[in-house]
Amino acid sequence: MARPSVKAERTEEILIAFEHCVALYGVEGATLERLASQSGLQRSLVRHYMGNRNDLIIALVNRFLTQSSVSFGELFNYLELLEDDQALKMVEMLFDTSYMNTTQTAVASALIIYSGSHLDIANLLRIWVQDIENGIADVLKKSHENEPNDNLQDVAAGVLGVYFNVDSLEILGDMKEFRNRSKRSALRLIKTLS
Amino acid sequence: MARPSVKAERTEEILIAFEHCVALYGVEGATLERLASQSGLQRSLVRHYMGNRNDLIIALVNRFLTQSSVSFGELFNYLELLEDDQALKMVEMLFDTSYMNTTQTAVASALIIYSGSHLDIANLLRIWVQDIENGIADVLKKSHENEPNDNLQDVAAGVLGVYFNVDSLEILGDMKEFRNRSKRSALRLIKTLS
DNA sequence: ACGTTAATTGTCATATTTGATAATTTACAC
DNA sequence: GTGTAAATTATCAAATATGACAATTAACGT
Repeated sequence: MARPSVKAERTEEILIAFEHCVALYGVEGATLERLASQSGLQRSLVRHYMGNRNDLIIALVNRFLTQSSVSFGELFNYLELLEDDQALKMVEMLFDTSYMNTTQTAVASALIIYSGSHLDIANLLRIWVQDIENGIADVLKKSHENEPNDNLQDVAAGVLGVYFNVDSLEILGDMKEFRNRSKRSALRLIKTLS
Repeated sequence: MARPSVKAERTEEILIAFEHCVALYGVEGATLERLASQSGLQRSLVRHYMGNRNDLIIALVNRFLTQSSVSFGELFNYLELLEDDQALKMVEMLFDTSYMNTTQTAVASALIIYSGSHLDIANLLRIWVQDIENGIADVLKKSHENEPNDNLQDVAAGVLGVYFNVDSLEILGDMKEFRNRSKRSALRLIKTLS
């Protein structure tokens, strides 16, 4: 018939490059020019595949949410298989530098800022946070069955906070020590559960 | 002599307006046009007082750092005066919504993103985090004198993390519940100290 | 009212960013 | 090699952002 379509690959390439730009310059600083140079494609080509700037941002948000959902889903599924110490293993993985994706976490921070002027995205991210908090609470429940749900939820919020914070500060660089302290704090917090 | 100078007031006005822009659109999204409309001044006037865009950003960073230093200094000084329960009172104040300044915290997040492409600012912010962490650890030490310093520092990192995180997520709106959970988590964490 | 100094406004050129679309080239099936 | 559909390139106009500086106006002391 005709020339084979590379739309899928290009779309992927472009979104990855856009993630890098957003991580580095924020949403408003991620210009199409920067995206073009980052991806090695022409701006017209970016437009051809992804539409205008707003379409790109929407695609980025969707990609971010699904990727986050997938990776947390994998984490929780993996923990399910463990006999015991699920909570401790969870902290182990969350705070492991090799598990963390600096680009993803920077994108998250950038999107949160962007939410300040885009309430629709703010709503999506609020649900996103909720889901992760609930996921953590579920894991905690398995190791601490007879603890009241409110306490589990409180600790889940705390672990999430310490974790989110250390990841977002990772942008500043040189955070190994702080990361370790944060991790020990998260463990401390979980140990307060009966 | 001559017409009286309003440089001090204008400078203040402009920086406040710039804070709002940065909080809402991020550093790269805080254009001089937006700043002009936000401050009600003409762009030429902004330039007259503050210089070019880069000068503005530098001024913003300095203002942010000194303001943060001042308000944390006030907090720590106030806590000094208390007989006991300094740590608990600190959490009380940090997580109180009336104490929080949404613009300031959004500016902090925006500057962190900006640090990704400006290492000089990253260095300043790393020290900024360190100082706050140390301040919290000092407060904790007064209520828990016989606790090893490493534990105090760990918990300080945890409290800071939960606090920073809830403030940065405040941008998403509707975070009252999450804020309360975070606060209770911070208290839990402190109670792990002997 | 006058000189002085600063505030304020006005204007221009330039660079960057974006949106849109036409023109061309490429790879495949037949 | 020819048709076909997609990739790729090439341009254009419009909007936005920035820097620089001239021109004007306003408030004060004398």
